[in-house]
Amino acid sequence: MNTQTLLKEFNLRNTLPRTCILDEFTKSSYALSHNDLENNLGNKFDRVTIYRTLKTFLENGILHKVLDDDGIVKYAICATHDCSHEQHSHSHVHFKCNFCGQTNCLNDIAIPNISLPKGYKFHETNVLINGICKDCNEG
Amino acid sequence: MNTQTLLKEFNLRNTLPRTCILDEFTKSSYALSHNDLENNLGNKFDRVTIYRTLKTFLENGILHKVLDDDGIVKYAICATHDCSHEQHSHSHVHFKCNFCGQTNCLNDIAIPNISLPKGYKFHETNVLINGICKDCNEG
DNA sequence: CTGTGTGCAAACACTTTGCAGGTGT
DNA sequence: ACACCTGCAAAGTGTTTGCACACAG
Repeated sequence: MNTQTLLKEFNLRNTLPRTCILDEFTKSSYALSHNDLENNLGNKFDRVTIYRTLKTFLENGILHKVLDDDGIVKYAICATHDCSHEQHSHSHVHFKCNFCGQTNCLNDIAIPNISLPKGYKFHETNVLINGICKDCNEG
Repeated sequence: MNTQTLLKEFNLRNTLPRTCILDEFTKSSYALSHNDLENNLGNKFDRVTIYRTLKTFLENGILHKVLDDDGIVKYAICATHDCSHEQHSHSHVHFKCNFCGQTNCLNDIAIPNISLPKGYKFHETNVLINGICKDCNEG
């Protein structure tokens, strides 16, 4: 999916910061924080613009937040394309490497069904697995 | 377990802020953020003291961090008592209510085994389930 | 041309650090 | 008595808001 068409699809204006930021996400195999983006993009854009772009993408369901175990908010592209502002569906597994710190989405792995106690209403499940990733393990 | 003895067990001094903060956690059925503590305790203690106390408790394995999907760091008591600085073992399920915002630990629910792709090394799993909790569902 | 997006400045919120004095053991 | 803990001040970091100008459609 082209970034240009993606933006158009969501009725968002095609601007340089937006396409560059989207490109970062499509290029990256792991979830990116605001800080990652700032580093990757040099000083090309204002820090505030990045915040606002992330927010816009979140609201439109282009990105989703990725859980992190030490409070750093990270984002990743919604791979399944049925996300919108109202309805996100990205119940999938995230793996965080304790060595390199990278978090990536293991889209192929299904989340097992967990039965909740009586009275609880299920909406979605997020799983964060910690460990050592493939690259760090081999290296 | 008494808070006094708990502190002694970890070679921590028995001070007012510590006992009060520990009490908050034993009283509460859900995970508490720094902000929650500040509110619950009035202005009894300095904000910095709360930060430092939380840090101390974390390092000693009295508390553990609870994942949250919007970046607010929350803490809960380590129910299983085999946590220490080096080795935490609290792979359990957290449930966050989208209505009241409270997150609690579902200690009874076991985490299903998820098999990782080849090359990945497992350490621990954190599960955060979103939905509507019992109280909000009935209310 | 219109309304949205960007950049800059500043405010705001959250967390950590340094230091002097107080307190538990 | 001593080491540790607390409170205050201040610095550091992360995020949001207001406003004027620029630019996409």
